[in-house]
Amino acid sequence: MATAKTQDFTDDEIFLADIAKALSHPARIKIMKLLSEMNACMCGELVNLLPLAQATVSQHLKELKRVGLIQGDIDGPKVCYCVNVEMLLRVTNDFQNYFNNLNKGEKISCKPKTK
Amino acid sequence: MATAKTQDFTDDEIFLADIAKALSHPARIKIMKLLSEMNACMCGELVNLLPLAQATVSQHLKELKRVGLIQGDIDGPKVCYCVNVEMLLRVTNDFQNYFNNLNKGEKISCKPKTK
DNA sequence: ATCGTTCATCGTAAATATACGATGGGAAAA
DNA sequence: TTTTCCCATCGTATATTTACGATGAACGAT
Repeated sequence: MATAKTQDFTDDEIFLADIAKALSHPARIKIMKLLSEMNACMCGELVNLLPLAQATVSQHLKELKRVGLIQGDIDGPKVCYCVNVEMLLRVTNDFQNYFNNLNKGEKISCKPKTK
Repeated sequence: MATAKTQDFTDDEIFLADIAKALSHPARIKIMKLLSEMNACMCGELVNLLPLAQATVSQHLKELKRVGLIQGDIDGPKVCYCVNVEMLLRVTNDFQNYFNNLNKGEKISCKPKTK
């Protein structure tokens, strides 16, 4: 018995989960959108565009920076944020692959009682 | 002063964040993969394929079920899980749109000091 | 040098998430 | 009916997340 159960998670699974975690809050979903719409960088205007205090926005930015989705650049007294294009492309690609693979099977769904 | 800061998050932002949250753990990333590979349903084999206790796997399944990414179907003593095809297509599409829009701008990145 | 602006960080409180053992219910099998 | 198997849920401990006010560092402007 006890099938060893050694299997750890792959780097890929951990990576996807980590990115998903970084995007798992509406504020961070929106921040990515805003930074991208602003085309280039931005700073504390984010605070005005979000229903959150400055300290909280800063924390969310930190989380996005942690996974590399955005970059911050000190520009005088302000800090200029922008999306990290390379990382964004990688992530876009990885999630597309992930979802596409999920969609591949025949998907003989169980009776949709959903329980 | 105080620009009102009324802006709440849109349903769309909340939806994307909620799905991302459901996928924000390696176990759940993997469970989706496993359920999809098994083509149709599955049950406690998941427990054998994951480095987690049965109660924990059950909790992860519950989270995936919460957002509608999977369905459970009682089949005798077992419970049969499978991905929810419709929801998966919707999510695939929504994330693709989200990422593609993020990728649209010119992305005049800030100096990559990253700070 | 002092002031105002812009942020990051600290400290902290409350809420959520993660993990597991133990318990219990429901259905097939004995 | 009793046992067995499969799974959900409860209870619980620990860790992480979220949010905010307060503080302080960095810089430009005065």
